[in-house]
Amino acid sequence: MRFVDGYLPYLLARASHLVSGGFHAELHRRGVPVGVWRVLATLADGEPFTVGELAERVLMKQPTLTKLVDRMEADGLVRRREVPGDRRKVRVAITARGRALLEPLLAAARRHEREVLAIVAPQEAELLKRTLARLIAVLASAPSAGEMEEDHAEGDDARGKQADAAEGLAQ
Amino acid sequence: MRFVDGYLPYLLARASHLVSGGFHAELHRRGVPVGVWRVLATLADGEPFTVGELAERVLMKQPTLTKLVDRMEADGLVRRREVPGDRRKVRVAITARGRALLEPLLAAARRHEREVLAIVAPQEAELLKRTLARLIAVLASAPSAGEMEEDHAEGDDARGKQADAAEGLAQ
DNA sequence: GAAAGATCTATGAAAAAGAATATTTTTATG
DNA sequence: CATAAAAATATTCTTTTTCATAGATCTTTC
Repeated sequence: MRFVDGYLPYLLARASHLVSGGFHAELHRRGVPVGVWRVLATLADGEPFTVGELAERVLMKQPTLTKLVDRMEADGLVRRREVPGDRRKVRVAITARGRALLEPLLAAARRHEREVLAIVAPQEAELLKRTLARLIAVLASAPSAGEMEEDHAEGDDARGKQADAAEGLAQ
Repeated sequence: MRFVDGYLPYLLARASHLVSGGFHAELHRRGVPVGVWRVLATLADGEPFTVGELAERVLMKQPTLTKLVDRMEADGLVRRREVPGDRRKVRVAITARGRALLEPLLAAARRHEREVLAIVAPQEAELLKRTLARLIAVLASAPSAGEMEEDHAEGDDARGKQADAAEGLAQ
């Protein structure tokens, strides 16, 4: 068996890619960019989020989301509102227009999810969701630096050397 | 509970993002772009793949991969070779230099995977992998258009209208 | 076996993402 | 209270990705 075929991060990435792929095709047919869908779905229940919170939830970098929100605001799908206590922050909320666009998408998304879930046994599906939720809960609360659980007692300058082993790499 | 928090595609995407995130940070410290890692890891066992096959496996669009391969070839990490029977195709293979870069990354990746797997019970982890593999197997073999299993007997022009409901959308 | 269609990779222009940083406001420190 | 540090969002510049399509080869059909 090839390395990647048993490697959890790859299995997750590929499953995610394939599972979302079907729905993304649907979005594409409807002319809705994936990022727009993600933002609207995240704001679905009406609770607004700050740019930073929203960026984390939609898995985008903050500058990327800022630009997406600019575009969506121009289209009237969301609006920015000041945050009372803190003038640095901005909350992004869905608008009526956004909700109107979202509604049929949500229905299609639920339909699509049912199709995907039909692939595995109901019991397995439940466990899958629970396990994923568990991973998310633990990793989202962990200090972003890839697990510093057991900080090895050795010197911490080992990185400098390795860094330039791969100097000037593609991409 | 918010819609997305129970929505399988989101759980997969977020888990994937978080799980890979830790290792990507490590890659970043070493100056290795994520795409380079993915290509090298896919070619790890020495078997070469055509551009199309490789693009599917590394979850990139073909033109994106072609350009990445250009850069990696320039860096001497992979090389392109003609395919005997078919002169349209090109096979991409890892080089000694690529292997040298890959080796320590593979070790780090295995380390990282162990850390992540420690979050869930061993039994659960096994089942998680199996379930993901199952989803992948089914979805990868399915006709790419998001499930055409049961093609509804109705007319197929229902899409035209919906398409322009979302005209000129952001992103 | 020629023509038409399908397949595969590459390319070019346009859009989006990313990295680094500026700007503004808030919090902490002396 | 003033100043330094931190935090949140926006902006700028560069790199990468995407979309559409070209160019080349293979396959099918008549």
